[in-house]
Amino acid sequence: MDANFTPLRGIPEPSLRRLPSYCQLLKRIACEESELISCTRIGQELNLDPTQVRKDIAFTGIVGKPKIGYNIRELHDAIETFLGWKNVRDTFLVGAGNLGSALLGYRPFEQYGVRIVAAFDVDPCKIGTTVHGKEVFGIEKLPDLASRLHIRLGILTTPAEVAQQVTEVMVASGIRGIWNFAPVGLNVPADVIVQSENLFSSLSVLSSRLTASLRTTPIQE
Amino acid sequence: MDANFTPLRGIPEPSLRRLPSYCQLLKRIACEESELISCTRIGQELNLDPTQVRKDIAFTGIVGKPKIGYNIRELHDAIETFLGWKNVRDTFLVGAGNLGSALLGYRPFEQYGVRIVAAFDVDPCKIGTTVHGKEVFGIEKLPDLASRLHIRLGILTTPAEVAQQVTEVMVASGIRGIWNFAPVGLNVPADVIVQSENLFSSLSVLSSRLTASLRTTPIQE
DNA sequence: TAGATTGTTAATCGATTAACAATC
DNA sequence: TAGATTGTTAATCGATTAACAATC
Repeated sequence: MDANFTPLRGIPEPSLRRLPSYCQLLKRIACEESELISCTRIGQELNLDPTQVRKDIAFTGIVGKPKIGYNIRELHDAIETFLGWKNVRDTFLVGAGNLGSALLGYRPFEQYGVRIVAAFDVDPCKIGTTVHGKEVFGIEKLPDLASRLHIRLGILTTPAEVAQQVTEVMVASGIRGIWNFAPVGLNVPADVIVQSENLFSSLSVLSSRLTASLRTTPIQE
Repeated sequence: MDANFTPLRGIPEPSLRRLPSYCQLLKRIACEESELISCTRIGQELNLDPTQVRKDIAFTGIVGKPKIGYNIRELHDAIETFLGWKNVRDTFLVGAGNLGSALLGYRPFEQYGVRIVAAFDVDPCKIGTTVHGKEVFGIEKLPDLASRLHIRLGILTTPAEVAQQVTEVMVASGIRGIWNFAPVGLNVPADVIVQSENLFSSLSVLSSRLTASLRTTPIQE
């Protein structure tokens, strides 16, 4: 152990990405007879190595009891706290098209720490309307509203062509995290976090595997 | 090299997931002066190691010229062919709610090898209507239509509670690949491929990083 | 007690990155 | 020619998996 390096490396991304699925499982089985759960069981349910589950869980700071396991409610609580789902963050959405409208109406977000408080667009037909209870403003209103409401998180659902331009407005308005659904890379300053949702990456994985699978095990009807 | 193992391991998933972004970049710069591009340039644009880009590209089978690079159009073509985007696959979507409707109207899919030909739901208010030009059928029509149209790929956008049940109908109807947008794991036979879109995994990564970033570099307005 | 489970350390595995000869 | 780039082999890095002592 070299004392020069801060051990504050934090949780690895793969572990972070698995945590939400543990929450979903715990919620599903909360009504069962037992109040306890083991990594073995979680691993079986989610098709993961139990040691991996144990390590992931350790990052949340919770400790279990040997031979016993973890208290389901405590574990659920610890993961939610770790993921920051207890504090809801007010969020803007830019681009009230098909996908944007869908996300505006996506209920589960509120349980996962994200409350979309307003939407923005350039289309005069959309400005002034209400989508799933959220008002749509002209994009020129974004800087002022973002600053007054102290918005730090933005969801980007515009077409690819204008994504960079819109990003610059968001960043200039104090937004520090962008959930990007446009299929392009975004250039941002070092202190702005971008998480791009690559629908086509996932689709590529699925298509390739499906093609391979259909080749080895053809149609059986 | 041990001859016992088939070298047909295929492309690693991380490489596969990067390929679509190369296509997007190539499309964007197709209009530029040069007809050539190097891995160095691609790496700069997408913030990737040039060697990594070179290895990814090699999986598509295309070969470049030392000192010259790759022909942009040829490279673009090779990646699209490799990803199977040239052959469009007829696809069913189940769950015509917010998210489902958005995907039904999402134009880019057709360029990426997926054509949604019909939607299914259980809500009598939706059945018989048309969403973005696609007819919505009752779920009970799925088996017969899937078999007649030889559907192999399905998109699942139902609420989590009914996802498993709907999956079983899809699998029984001959569907072999499922793009799952419901926030639950699905149990399927070994010859069925599931690709789950974990919106909340991505959101967790973004939230965590944003929280950390706001802690180190607070508001500067 | 015996067996299952936790927490932790060591071994393995695979992806990323570095090094370098070949080449246009 | 010199320098940039490809293709490939070796080194590094980090995540996953295995091993095992501690414990309820």
